[in-house]
Amino acid sequence: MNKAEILIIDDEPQIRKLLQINLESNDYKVIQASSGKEGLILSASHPPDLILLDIGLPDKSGHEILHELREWYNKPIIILSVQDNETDIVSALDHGATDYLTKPFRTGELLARIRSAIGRSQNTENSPIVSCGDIEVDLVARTVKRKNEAIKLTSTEYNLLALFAKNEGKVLTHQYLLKEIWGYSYQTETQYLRVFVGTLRKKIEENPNNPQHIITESGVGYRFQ
Amino acid sequence: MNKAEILIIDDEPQIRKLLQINLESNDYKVIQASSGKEGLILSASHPPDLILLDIGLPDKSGHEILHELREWYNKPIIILSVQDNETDIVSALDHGATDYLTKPFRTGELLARIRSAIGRSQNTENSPIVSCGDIEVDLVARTVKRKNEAIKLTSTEYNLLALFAKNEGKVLTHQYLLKEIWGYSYQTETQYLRVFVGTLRKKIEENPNNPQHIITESGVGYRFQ
DNA sequence: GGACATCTTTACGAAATCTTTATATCGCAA
DNA sequence: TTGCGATATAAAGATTTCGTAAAGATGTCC
Repeated sequence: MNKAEILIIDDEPQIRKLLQINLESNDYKVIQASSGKEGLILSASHPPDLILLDIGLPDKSGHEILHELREWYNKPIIILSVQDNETDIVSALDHGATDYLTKPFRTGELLARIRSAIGRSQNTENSPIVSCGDIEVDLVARTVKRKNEAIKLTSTEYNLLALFAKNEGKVLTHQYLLKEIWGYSYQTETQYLRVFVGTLRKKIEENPNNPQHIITESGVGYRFQ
Repeated sequence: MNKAEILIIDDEPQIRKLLQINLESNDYKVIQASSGKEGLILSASHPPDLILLDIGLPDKSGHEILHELREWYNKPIIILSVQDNETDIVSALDHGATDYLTKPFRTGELLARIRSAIGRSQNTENSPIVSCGDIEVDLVARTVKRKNEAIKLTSTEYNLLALFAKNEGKVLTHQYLLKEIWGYSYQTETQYLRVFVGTLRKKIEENPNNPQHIITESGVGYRFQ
């Protein structure tokens, strides 16, 4: 797992230092900008996972920076401010700030709010796909593709294939397969397996009479490759 | 346009009243619970779009309620508390609270944080319009078009379709769909789904007998494509 | 209070899936 | 080659799950 990168945009060196120490000791990678302009450039050249933005910058107002960032940046932006001013807070939040903390802030709270924001922003979009040759199993979407074409499987067929895919290359015994898919009390029903392996082969193998993916290990079980 | 629903869980009637007035005048629908237990029941029987949870409840601690809610509820939960205690804040945020405000809070700020939280949870990613073939779902306006013609859907039909549209290509289980649309305590009412999928198909499919968008995955759920 | 839209529930035929049985095939050793 | 155990295939039941219509219940708006 890569470290999450956090960009600090703040003109006060002491604050930056303080944040840097705290963040780095919590396993974040820290990038710093001392002005709004620099912050915009840095974030554009290498978008961080989260931005800590001081609202009171000398060159441009933090609100402007926030506005410009939000034209393209959609990960969390947490505002830090000496202003405990409701108008400011409301404006910042309504312009896309993820959170707003007033200085002096408690570092524990800041860290928790950072964790919360990053956790939320991690889009679960791209799902883990187990692929094996021309077969792709999407374990989240619960779909199967062969040569990029969707294949329709019944629930049990899918469960079986997913189990194979998760154990690519390993020999899975009859007992084990039956126990996992049908349950503990079905461990002797090897005929079920023969039937379902048969239908699976028809659906995913180029030539079902000469299977390349689901290999029979006679007397033991099956192996997926 | 449907009002967003907010559930208030707080034992102090004055606070509930204050929140109710403020929220309703900002066009939210308000539901109230005076205890944690009641809050859990209400949210399970009809999931609100956001929960305001007082951490200092008499029956169960707010932390417990938060924990129980988060086992299934994944929309925003904003904590309200008289405690300005860092340990409390960190714990709440780390256990899934979306935000944490200390009483007395400023109503303008609370409203802004509510807007922010609901906006974010709507998962409108980049474009507020999800399109899929000839179907277009506008998640902001809550409208649906087919071949550029507006389609009239009831609230529940829309909620279901929007949920499908946000998860294009993924198989959504009966359980999940029921939990999201009707609430945690409806997870076994699969007949609801059959009825509503039926009416949806009549409205959005070219040929409802041969659906191209809402595909049934027998024994598991449905998939939108 | 009544008309209307919407949601919930029930009933039943249709479709999909699973289970079982029967028969065919394969690999291997005597 | 023949016989045996293990495997594969096909197809007929059996069962579960789905889809649809329609009646009843509920809520909402004037």
